[in-house]
Amino acid sequence: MDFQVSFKVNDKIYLKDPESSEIGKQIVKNAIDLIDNLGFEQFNFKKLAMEINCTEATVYRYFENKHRLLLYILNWYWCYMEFLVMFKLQNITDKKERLKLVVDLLTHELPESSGQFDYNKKLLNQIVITESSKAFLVKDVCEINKEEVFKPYKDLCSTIADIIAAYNPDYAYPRSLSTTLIETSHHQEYFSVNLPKLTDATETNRDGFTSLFLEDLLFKVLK
Amino acid sequence: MDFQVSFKVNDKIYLKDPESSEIGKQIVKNAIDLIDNLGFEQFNFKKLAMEINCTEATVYRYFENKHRLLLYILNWYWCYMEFLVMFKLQNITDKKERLKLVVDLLTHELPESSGQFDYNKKLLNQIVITESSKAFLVKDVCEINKEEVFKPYKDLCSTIADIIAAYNPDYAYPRSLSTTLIETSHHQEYFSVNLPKLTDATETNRDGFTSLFLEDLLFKVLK
DNA sequence: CCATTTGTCATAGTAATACTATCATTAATA
DNA sequence: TATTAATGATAGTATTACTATGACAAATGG
Repeated sequence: MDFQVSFKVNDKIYLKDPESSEIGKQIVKNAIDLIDNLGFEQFNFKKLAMEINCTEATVYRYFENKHRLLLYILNWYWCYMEFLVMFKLQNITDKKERLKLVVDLLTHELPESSGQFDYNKKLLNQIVITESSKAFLVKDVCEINKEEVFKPYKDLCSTIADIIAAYNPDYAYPRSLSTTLIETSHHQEYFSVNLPKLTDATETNRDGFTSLFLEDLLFKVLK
Repeated sequence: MDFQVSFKVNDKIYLKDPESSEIGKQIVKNAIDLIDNLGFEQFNFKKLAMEINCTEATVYRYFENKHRLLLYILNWYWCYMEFLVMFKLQNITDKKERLKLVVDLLTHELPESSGQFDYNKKLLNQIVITESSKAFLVKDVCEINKEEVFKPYKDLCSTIADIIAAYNPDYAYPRSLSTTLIETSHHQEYFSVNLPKLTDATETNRDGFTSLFLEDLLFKVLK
């Protein structure tokens, strides 16, 4: 793919659109590096500001707090993932093949696009695996949900649920299976690297393990 | 069950055994209430100390930090869950029935025991659903893993994996399926309450939904 | 029964975090 | 050229996450 893709992320997530300025882009770009590097708990706006040689106050002008910044990054990812699903499946008619491609997309790193100001996809993937559940496992989930900050996730879930339902219209739980696919792809990937005893991954089969496990599970569940 | 169960949690998790004193027990008991009430991010030792009318310093003598306290609570839960699995399955020989009981235990509230100093099982369950992944999705997971703080989780995973393998010895991913069952039981329960569009739960079938979804999935995967 | 230890309280203090506020300067725009 | 917007520089506050110390009370051990 040699064209630039961009998404308009829900404008309630930010105070000032980071896409609207160079420093805004730097904030998001470097946040991805830094969150991956430090983990979300150790990450803060002071460290981020130092990294891009601006002041803490400037970062706060774009995002209310670090949780909102994480939401922004995840929204971007969820939008991008849905785009990729749509894009890769557009000319595939075989329903089994379509599902296989979904699993592939969920379990492999995002394709690195050529755009110069694009985010580091490898790190973005790591963040999604390790930090994404921290976006919704919060006390105020219901309030922030009203601001539609999870819409891209729900849309992705819907899209995959539709592909599931197309393959087997009789299956009763396409949405739950969809989120299970997404969440399990994160967990199994994380476990296979960090807590391998919680998986069947071994040193030799770790690469591609999650993909094999999920594909097997998916097609057995859908008969 | 009318007897008291207690577990010796890995002693690297605490500085001073909370089971060894009245105030120690109060710390854990009230921590469960408070974490459920405030969420783990808003919970801290100052608020906990106020709740039980002791000083912050006293709490710090039992636990290095709030993450360790969460680990202690989760270790207790994982041990208890494994005990329950062992206990409930002891005289059941039918392998399908054994798996059904496992799903039941994972998707229903813990039985409230009669012991007076026991923890609030309803809240404990909520904490496991909402906060458990925060115990391992941390930057230093590899270091703390060396201290065996996840052993009870791994043991539970193993136990369930064995039950899976007994039902279908040919299935290639018993451990991954085991953790998927555990983690998915948390996610689906959380989603069905807080982000229902991510599931197939409806207002009428929410109760027992996770159980139905998981049982269906499990037996299809294991043929 | 006295000496010692242990546990807790009370208090204090530090460094970092998570912001908020203000004013000056610079850059963009009308 | 005047106005507005964006950022920098600086300061300050409340909270968090601890650490340290000395006093006191209860338990324990010889």
